[in-house]
Amino acid sequence: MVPLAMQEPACAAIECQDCGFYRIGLFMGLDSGDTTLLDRYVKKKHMLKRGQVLYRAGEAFTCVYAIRSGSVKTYISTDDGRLQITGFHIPGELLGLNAMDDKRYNCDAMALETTSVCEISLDCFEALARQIPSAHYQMLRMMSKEIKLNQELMLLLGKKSAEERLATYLLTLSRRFALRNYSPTRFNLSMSRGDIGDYLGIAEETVCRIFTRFQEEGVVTTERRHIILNDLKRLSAIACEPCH
Amino acid sequence: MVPLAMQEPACAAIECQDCGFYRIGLFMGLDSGDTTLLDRYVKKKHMLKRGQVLYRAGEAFTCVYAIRSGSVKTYISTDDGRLQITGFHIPGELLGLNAMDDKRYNCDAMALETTSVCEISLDCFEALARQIPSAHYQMLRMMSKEIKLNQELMLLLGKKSAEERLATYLLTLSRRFALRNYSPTRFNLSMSRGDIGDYLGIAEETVCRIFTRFQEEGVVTTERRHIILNDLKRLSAIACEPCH
DNA sequence: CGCCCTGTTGAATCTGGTCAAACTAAGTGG
DNA sequence: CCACTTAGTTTGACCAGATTCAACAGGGCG
Repeated sequence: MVPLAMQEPACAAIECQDCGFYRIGLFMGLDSGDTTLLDRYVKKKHMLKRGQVLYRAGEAFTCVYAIRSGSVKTYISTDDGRLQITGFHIPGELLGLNAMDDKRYNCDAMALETTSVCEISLDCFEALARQIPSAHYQMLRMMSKEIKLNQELMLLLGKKSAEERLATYLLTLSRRFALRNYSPTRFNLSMSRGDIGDYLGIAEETVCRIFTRFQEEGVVTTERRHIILNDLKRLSAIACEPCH
Repeated sequence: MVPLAMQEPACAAIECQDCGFYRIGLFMGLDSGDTTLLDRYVKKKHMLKRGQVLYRAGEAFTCVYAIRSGSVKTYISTDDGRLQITGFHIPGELLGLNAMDDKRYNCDAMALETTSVCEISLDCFEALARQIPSAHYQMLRMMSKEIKLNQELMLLLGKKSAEERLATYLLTLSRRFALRNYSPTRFNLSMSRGDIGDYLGIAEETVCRIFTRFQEEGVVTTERRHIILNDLKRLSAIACEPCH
């Protein structure tokens, strides 16, 4: 078994054509020669159209999904139709892992746009995990990271003004794009204003109003879903981020 | 390595006098004969007074803590002093695990009352985990469970009215007590009104106002921190819980 | 070309926050 | 044991930010 405190494994240059697995932390421990493993274990490939559902809360936990392209939102909802989006997920991310506790998905997952995912059955996933010594440890890290993100979202939902929420959101996106070598200041959103509102805990209309306010102040430029961040410093000042 | 889908291990009747480890899922795979393991690995015992800090966000991840008695709140905060409580933790729970990703605690942990914890150094914890085949898997389950709880809190923070928030909170407490064979309808809170507000994303005053409203309607009876839930059905109707 | 979905803006309303003050319980020290 | 301090709780008055409802604009797609 691998010690818990092991160093971050170097990112082996492995690529599964189907899934972009090479980007997924979990599989970074794999040696290039093991690429065939992926092909052996990754069975199905799915294509989802905008609005199609990958899984629903309460369904039995049978598969893990790796996003290959596109994007997915996960959300939970009340009986009377209110919903809270818990995350937007992009290529390279793994979905479904947090059904591990009670063997049922605890949220819905829906494609935001045309999205391609690899479905990995639980059996295959376990077999794959057994082949990779650090797999469990990597999974722990992934979940630990998700918990950290969730806590920051809780701070946002519990204590921030609408303006701070949107600024925080734009900055988070910016950094996420930067990590993937996309422009941190110019990007297209795959989610609607309504989705942003359902993620930030504010009304769609409020999202719009604050976008226009930011635009009037010159902080951002928006053209429907195309966003340009003109002043990251300013945005960061507005966002009021958690201190560490 | 243990298959991911293994059954919930039977709760072995093991008790570590120091830590109440027998209650912690992680160690339920241990055979009774292995009790000495615990004594070997669990080094320090800490006593905290109300308000004392166990660890702070940003500090290096060196220890995991098992709560033996008392209770602890974890929270993250902004530079300007606003804070969001992310959880209240009670005996048998393990604290610090979600520092696994970046090797730093991502929140503060503070005792709500006189609290006794077992400190387990990371080295010891790893060694202990190596002795227990299902340890990593149990940790995954624990974190998966935490993610699920966090998501429910997000729904509450993002979409619920103050009344729904408090009702949800009281019900959650009630169930938590019931699981431990305490009365689900009569209990004492270890947290202040302010803490409840900082957890539910509402002001202390609002918490008070809604407590009195509930009391006027006969749903609960409160006497400072002593709470009696008179009508769980009603409370549940108010709470508007997530559907599964 | 026209429909529908998304986004935007305005006006009225309201929930919950803020500020201030009174009150209670529990210590604390002389 | 009592005066005094402190922390926690409760209530009231007022206000502001955000929601709701409604109308409308503009793109994209059939």
